[in-house]
Amino acid sequence: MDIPAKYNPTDIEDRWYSYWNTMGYFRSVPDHREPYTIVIPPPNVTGVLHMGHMLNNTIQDILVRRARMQGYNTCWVPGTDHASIATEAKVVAKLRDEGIDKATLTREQFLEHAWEWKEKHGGIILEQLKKLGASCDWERTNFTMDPHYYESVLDVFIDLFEKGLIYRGVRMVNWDPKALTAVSDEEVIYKEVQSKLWYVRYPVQNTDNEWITIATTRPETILGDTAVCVHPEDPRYTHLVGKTVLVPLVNRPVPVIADPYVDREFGTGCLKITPAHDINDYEIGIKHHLPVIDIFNPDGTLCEKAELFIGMDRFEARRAVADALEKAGHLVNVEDYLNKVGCSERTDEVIEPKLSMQWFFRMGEISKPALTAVMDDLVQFHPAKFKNIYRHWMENIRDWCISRQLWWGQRIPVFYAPDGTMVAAKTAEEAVQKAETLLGRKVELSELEQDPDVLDTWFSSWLWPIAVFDGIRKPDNADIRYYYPTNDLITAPEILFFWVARMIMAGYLYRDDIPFKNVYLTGIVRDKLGRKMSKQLGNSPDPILLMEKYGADGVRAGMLFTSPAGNDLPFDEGLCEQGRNFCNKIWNALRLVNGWTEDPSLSQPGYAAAAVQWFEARLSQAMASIEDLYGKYRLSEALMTVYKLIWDDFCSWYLEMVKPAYQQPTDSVTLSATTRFFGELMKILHPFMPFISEEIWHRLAERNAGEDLIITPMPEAGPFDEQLLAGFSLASEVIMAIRTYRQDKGIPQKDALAMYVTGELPEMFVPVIRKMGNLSLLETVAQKPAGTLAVMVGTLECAFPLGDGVDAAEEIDRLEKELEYNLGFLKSVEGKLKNEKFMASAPQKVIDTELKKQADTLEKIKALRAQIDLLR
RNA sequence: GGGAGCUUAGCUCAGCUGGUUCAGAGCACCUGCCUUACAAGCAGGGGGUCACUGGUUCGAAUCCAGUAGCUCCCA
Repeated sequence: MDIPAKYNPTDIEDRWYSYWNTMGYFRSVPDHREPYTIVIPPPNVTGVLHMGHMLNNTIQDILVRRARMQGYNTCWVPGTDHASIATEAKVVAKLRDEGIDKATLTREQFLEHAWEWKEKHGGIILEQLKKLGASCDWERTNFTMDPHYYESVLDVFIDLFEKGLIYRGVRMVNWDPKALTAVSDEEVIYKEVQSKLWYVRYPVQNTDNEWITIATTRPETILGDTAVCVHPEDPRYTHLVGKTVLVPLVNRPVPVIADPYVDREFGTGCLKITPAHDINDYEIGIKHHLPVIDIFNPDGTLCEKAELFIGMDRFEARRAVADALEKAGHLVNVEDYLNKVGCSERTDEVIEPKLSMQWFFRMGEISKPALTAVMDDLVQFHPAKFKNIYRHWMENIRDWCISRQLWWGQRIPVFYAPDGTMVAAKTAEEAVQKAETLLGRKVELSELEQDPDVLDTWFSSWLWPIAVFDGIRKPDNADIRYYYPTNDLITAPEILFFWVARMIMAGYLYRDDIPFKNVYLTGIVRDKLGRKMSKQLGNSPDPILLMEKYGADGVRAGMLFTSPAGNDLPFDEGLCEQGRNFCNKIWNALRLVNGWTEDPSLSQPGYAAAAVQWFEARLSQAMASIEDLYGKYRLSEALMTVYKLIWDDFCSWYLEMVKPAYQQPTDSVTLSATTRFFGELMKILHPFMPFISEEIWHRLAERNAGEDLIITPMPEAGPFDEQLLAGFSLASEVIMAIRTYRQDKGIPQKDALAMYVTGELPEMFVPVIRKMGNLSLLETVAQKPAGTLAVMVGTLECAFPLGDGVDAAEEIDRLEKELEYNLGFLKSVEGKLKNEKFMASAPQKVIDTELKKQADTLEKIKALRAQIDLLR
């Protein structure tokens, strides 16, 4: 045989991918057909493929390939985002390695380095996606810093600014002292840290040695205290409210105030208030008109406002302050305490709540249609459980901090005049014009100063479904009108809010329409210990190596085998192995079928005719179920259905049924039916395992140019004969009973058996039973003949002549156990039938099935008793 | 502290608006097979008081209440 016994995906996969690409099958341009569109969730431009991408993009490719075969004009838009913090951090680190300090560079020089880095390392991930088989329209690749995209983001900013939806304000932000930028709430990861709770006493002014004791996890912020707060209904402290206490070390007099925010159970029930360094303290500060003392520099060292330990890092200062407090007799107690500390997702630095001037995007009104769209299922979430979570977030939405203190990204297009007047404009020249109109005087270019900050990356990617079609700059262009709204978005629940929700908002703002109809939320890929896969832990396999080992098809199947929508995926390499084994199974089925020789003079045997009719029906039945599962986005189950259809129904049953005797030829009807079935199966399989299915497709028959599986119409479910399927089901049970009997009695398959059956077998499958069971005789009889041993298949008795070595006592024992079970079962059925309430209230359908159970069981009991009697 | 969800076989999960001989699938496991498509395989088999406790009902894995444990989100 010229085909190797083991499937080798390596060269096959690369060959087909470049062929499809060359043939332009991934390319989409608007035409008369209905579009099917997916925009990729853009990965970081400098990122590399990880298991999360593998899962996510496999799912997208499955949906796209299926839609393509269904005749839609499919467009999968790939691309990357600029990931401002992550990329800038990498560039800064690289420069540092080269001995260059970012502070010595101008903005322009730095950006040159950044672009250089992007050109060198950017887009690796897109190349890796090709290995996976991703059928993206590469000519449409977008990058959030592309000129057209950059301009779109500025257009949107300027528009929102002029509508008054963007404002500048002092807010408590999550400050990353390492990256020297604010980060959004979503970019903060809370980690449990074993720390301490310090109990510190403050002297009450004008009293005789009276003290008030607070508990804090951050003693260094005492230097910025501007009040001490107690609960208004706390009897321990009511007498102190309104008095003044002295902040230790700096001896600053601050008031004792009362606010119900205080948790009386926590610590001493007294809270020190540092409005500059804690979000809750900040809010209490506003409520009670407290002064704000910011004691930190941007890099997390103490500034002169702290009065003490100036220039010291915040964590060193914590120890220093604690020591000083102890020496001064203010430290009452120290306890161990487990608390949650916010860390920057990008740099892992402990986040410092910090007051700073930032740009905000007002969320209030514009979030409303985005909430309604999801609640009314205009945008459907899969699984739907995320609707609740979404609603909760949207109803409590807060303004979005969109500025970042970085250089890599879209620079905020706001220009300040010397008097503080602000204009938003795409260019300095435009800004001059706008400023002149606003100020009513001549303005020189040199008078204006542009805001140094850039926009949050999400402020560019929230426009993704529109901007990739250039729909912001050119709202009427052919692409956006054709492809928007897109069909499905596949993404992780983690970014439901800061990406998905905001894209819906952008959709309503700039297209007056939803951006996508369905959102499929994948799970998180975890390791066997349930930990999220991450670079830090090093617990993620390299997807490229995995594909080299198991083939892209094998890994795709492996990813999908256990990933129902929204459920986490405990990844196991064994799943990829299962995928690879599946490829091998298909490969060997091809070897079998291709090895058959055709003899046109042969007429079709009965067993083959029955098998062909059965598989025809089975295929339609499975197709209906697969369509249903796709409709519900239950892709994992759809794959399992295909898997069982191919492995069990086609290979284990159908091929075994029609298989000619060794080295015998096959009739033409059976051979052509088999080839056709195999082809149909490859079509159904193609979205899941594109490479092997295309390969087999071309090996099954001579194909004309362009007759490629990737663009072949997907079969549709048709009607099928249920009775025929039921008949086969009974026949297969009989065959399995024969196999079990052989195994029990040690009769090899090659020794023919005689079998007598009481009752009717489905006529058309009798030749199949004869062949598969290797029966020398198959006779229908009214009564089990003497000298035979029977096994029951439903109400049928399948009887075999008694051979040597049959132990009568053992048989009686087995039969009696079966009898006992059936008697018990009969009792429970009859219990129901004797129950008047059951008979009165159960639907007729249910009563009928109970009656049938009763009749069948009675018949079985009778047969079993007869068999026992005969053996005695 | 507020909210959402989960608990079914060793593992990962199906089981829709209670009713088929309903307790299921895949993997893993056990037994027997190198039967010329495939040992990356074939055939057969074992395995679960559906978290716990009550309730509703003729009937509960499914509906209700409580308990325990776990997860996630928000603060």
